Amino acid sequence: MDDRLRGLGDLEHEVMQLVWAHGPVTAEIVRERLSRHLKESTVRTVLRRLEEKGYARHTVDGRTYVYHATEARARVAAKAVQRIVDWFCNGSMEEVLVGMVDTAMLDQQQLRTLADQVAKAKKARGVNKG
Amino acid sequence: MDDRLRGLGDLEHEVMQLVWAHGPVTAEIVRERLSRHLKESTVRTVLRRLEEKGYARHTVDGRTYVYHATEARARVAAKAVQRIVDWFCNGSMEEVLVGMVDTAMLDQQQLRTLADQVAKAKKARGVNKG
DNA sequence: CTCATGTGCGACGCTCTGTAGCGTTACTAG
DNA sequence: CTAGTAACGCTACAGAGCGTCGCACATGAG
Repeated sequence: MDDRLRGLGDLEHEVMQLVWAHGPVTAEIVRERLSRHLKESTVRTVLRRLEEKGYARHTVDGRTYVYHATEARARVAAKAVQRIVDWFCNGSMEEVLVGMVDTAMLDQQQLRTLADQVAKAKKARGVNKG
Repeated sequence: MDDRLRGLGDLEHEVMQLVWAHGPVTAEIVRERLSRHLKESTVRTVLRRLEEKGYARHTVDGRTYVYHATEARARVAAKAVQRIVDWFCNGSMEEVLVGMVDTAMLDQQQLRTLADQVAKAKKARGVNKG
């Protein structure tokens, strides 16, 4: 079992992580921070594709493109999860959760704790949300 | 935004759903139930690839191959979710849940209810589990 | 032996992804 | 206005994955 979640290739994924982590970035910035040493045109191509896919967007600063994430990482992840749930379990989040418990990647207690944390996070967001 | 969870292509996915839904199946059975009309060799190829990927396994009945799912659908889904969590949020399931709440695909109350259902499901499984 | 049925293998085309080269455009220095 | 430099997009090419088959091989029935 070695399937990955595509939709984003490895490189694209790495770049997105940078965008998410370092806020707005330029192709240069991304290039510097990347693990592999790539030509700028390569980085730009990836950034452009990311934009085509809707993961990022760019604004222009002088003659330089600045890329921003379209959606928060957590949101994208959430949507990905939703897609999985739809795909495999006909939308039954419950069934998936059960699967997680069953696979021991989550236990009942944890789930409850999560509920609390989420509640807290939600509250925090509610206070100073944009 | 139109990325899909690959790892399984559309056809492969559809076939797996059949395997999960109708229990052990033969290439013929699958072919009949599929939405598109495909040649048997096509179906067999898919089944074989599914086996290579570890999603299914086969036993022989006479001269016919009978395919079974290797893991329960929920388990596979759970693993897929886990992978997403790792990929996007460095393993923080919490962050993802927050994302779901934030995307309104899940609310706090629901989460709590889920916790209960899971607890119940867990119990039920615990009683007559194999 | 021949027919029908079930199987695996190899193949072709298309799309996606990683990776770049190259031509174009715009701002900067004479 | 001209030359140089720094960004940019476009086009390409190879390798992998997936949908789809055709075809040759094996085996039980008559």
